[in-house]
Amino acid sequence: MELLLERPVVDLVPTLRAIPSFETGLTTPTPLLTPAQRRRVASIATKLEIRPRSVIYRAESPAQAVFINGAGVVKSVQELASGRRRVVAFWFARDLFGLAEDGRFLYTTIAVTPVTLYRLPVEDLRRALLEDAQLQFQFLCKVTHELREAQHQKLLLIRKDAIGRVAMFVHLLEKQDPVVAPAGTIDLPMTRSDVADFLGLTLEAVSRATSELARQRILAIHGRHRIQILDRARFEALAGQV
Amino acid sequence: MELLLERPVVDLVPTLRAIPSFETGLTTPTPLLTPAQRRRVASIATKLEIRPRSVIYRAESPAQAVFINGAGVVKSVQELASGRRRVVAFWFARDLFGLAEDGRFLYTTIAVTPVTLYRLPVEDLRRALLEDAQLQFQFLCKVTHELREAQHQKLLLIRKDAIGRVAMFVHLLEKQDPVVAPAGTIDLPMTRSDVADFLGLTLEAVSRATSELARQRILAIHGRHRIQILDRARFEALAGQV
DNA sequence: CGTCCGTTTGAGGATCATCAATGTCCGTGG
DNA sequence: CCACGGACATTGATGATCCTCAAACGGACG
Repeated sequence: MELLLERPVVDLVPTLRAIPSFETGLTTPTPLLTPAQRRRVASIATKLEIRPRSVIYRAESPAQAVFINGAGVVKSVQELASGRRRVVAFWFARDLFGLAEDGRFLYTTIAVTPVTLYRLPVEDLRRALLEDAQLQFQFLCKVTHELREAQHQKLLLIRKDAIGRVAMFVHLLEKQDPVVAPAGTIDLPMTRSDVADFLGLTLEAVSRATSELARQRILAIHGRHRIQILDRARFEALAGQV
Repeated sequence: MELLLERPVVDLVPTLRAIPSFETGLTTPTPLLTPAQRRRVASIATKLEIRPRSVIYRAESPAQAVFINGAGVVKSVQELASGRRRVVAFWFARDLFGLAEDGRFLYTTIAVTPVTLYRLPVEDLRRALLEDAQLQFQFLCKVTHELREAQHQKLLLIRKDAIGRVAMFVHLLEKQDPVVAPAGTIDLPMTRSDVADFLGLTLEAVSRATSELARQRILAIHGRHRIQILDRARFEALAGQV
């Protein structure tokens, strides 16, 4: 735990930049944070380095902070009575997470890869947002963006066919991380089990779907955590809602 | 279209009241709107009365306003190339809707029942939110609440069994409208087709599932738009994530 | 009272879950 | 550096569930 200094604050900027408009089309583009706002966020943020598979917080525990993902991948999971597990969401760089209700976190949240986090105590954040409406507007835009993503993912989950779901998941990953290597190479940091729990499929179904996509020369599978899009047209056709 | 006067403004208050905390547990309860804030919202709102099956806005059209649902049920749908249709969300009383991207609405949105709407031009709303951080905080809470709902519904859609999905949908309806008649009687304003398009099932599957629930004496079906929960325990067991 | 739309019910086929066995990657320790 | 162990992943066979196609039923409205 180290206090955010002036340098790392820059890392926070992308979090709140280039965010699509609020609930709707604002004619003026959302402005960047001012230096003063950056300092404000930095002053309440604590930087954390988390190791893979570490628990960031548990469901039902008191929710005293929200988090901004600086780097790496995080998952929020729900444990079911039947012993099954569901991945509610993956959180990528620049995502804001820490959803709670009645003062308690909703879903146990775990690092998938090595992760850099910024921890924002809610009381401090609340004060900052109420004192700086422009800053609050950035957060409003961010939450709205996550709402849009969640709605989109609902559409993804309506599909019942395994191949379509997997294709849309890959598509989702590709959007998340434009920092990919040449020509549609996509990093897939999570396990097949995680993918299955996110898509509502079994591990076997995910495996069969990816194999089928490879067999059809739509994707190439390089090891476990790296895939490549070979046939962009057919891939888009699958990922685009049928 | 009539301008909101002082009286109807009271209708808006519940919209922004009793909203669970921001992203997490704030120790202080979210305060109500002040009279001045109510006037502020009222001054930019236009009240609309919409007839069933009327289109409120179309996907891709310029998004110049967001809407608060004052009464009735609204659905946002996505038309697919295959001719199929998916219901992205139902919007109930006090919901905020009008999700857009790059200045254009994402989903065609249609009244299911007779609906009372408050139309808030985004530029006016933006100005109001930036000038009144407390008011903006109410909206932030509301959007966060809708994010929470969307996440929860993602979990609903991960289930593949028809009976479970239908049970969870009924559960969702029950939560939405606590203004129900005696003993678990629930109003079901939308058609079976709408339910199917929301749940990612076929109309037949929804019909079979409801029939099965009735056969097992878990629900009673009174006509097309009214159902009753007979066996609360078994109903909750089904609706609770398996 | 009749039509139309929404709904229910039925039979056959496709897809995914389940159970089971085998294969592969990766980190650990010798 | 190599060998080993365990977790992760692939592949196969069987059964359950839902989708598709099809027909009959019922309520709402003119």
